[in-house]
Amino acid sequence: MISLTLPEHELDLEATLFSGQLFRWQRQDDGWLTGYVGTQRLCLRQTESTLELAETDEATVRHFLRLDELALGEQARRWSASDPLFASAWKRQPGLRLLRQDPHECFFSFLCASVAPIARISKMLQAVCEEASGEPLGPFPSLEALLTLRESQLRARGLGFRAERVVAAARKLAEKPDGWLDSLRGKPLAEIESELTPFPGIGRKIADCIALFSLDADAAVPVDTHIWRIAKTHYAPELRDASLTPANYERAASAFQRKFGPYAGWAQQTLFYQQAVK
DNA sequence: AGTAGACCTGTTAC
DNA sequence: GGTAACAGGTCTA
Repeated sequence: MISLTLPEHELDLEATLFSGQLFRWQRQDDGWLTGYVGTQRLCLRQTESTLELAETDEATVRHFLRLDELALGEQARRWSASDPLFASAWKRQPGLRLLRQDPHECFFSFLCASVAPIARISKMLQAVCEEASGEPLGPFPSLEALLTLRESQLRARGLGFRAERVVAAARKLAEKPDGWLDSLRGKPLAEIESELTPFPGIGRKIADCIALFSLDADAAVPVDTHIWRIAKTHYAPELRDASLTPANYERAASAFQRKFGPYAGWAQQTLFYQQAVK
């Protein structure tokens, strides 16, 4: 087993893993948290500023948690100094990081996430895994396995209108060259959005979730119902009486990006957490 | 360019 | 105990 010591407020593992970025991590009874990145199983536990790893190597964990890419504590101090709303959200929940997820799982996770509470999203994804691979809690099924799924089968498992989208999106993804989704990592956000929104069921909000949570697009701000409300009341008051049209989506996201800069997506997650999860 | 409704379903609030 | 509103939206007319 490996232990890492982290600076204070650099990471709150529990809050990070259950903040609505990903939906299939499990709490074990002995305090360990387990999940998958691609086919690799991770086993993590945090006590104060110590992070313990089991069944996995340090490099994988650092890559997944993005520990060497952003000194979040320092960044949060600067954001707090310039924005009272962020300051209060961070004070209540410091250490909320963004993760580098497997784009394949992230793609299908947020495809299922339309107007569903986090608990239901978890259930739907567990059902997808069980139907595709027989293992509800195992690694996320490969595209090949997902291609065997039928809409009727997924509807029977509670996916609702998302069932058709999952089946159709998997088929469309299969037409792309191998590794296509991974190849979007690091591309400009606008390019990622224009590559993903042609998929059935993926509009701008879900494209931004996939970009932010798995493709390193740190400035992406997925404007959902909560972030829209925060934007209207705090960062773009001129939108107070507006509705969330595509043009206003852009204005809201831009307001966050002006306020928080190239890591606006990270700030967004802490604000989202206060509104939607906590 | 912006608005209105439909779309699945489990949970929570009266 | 039934009913309505809501949930990390997208698509079509």
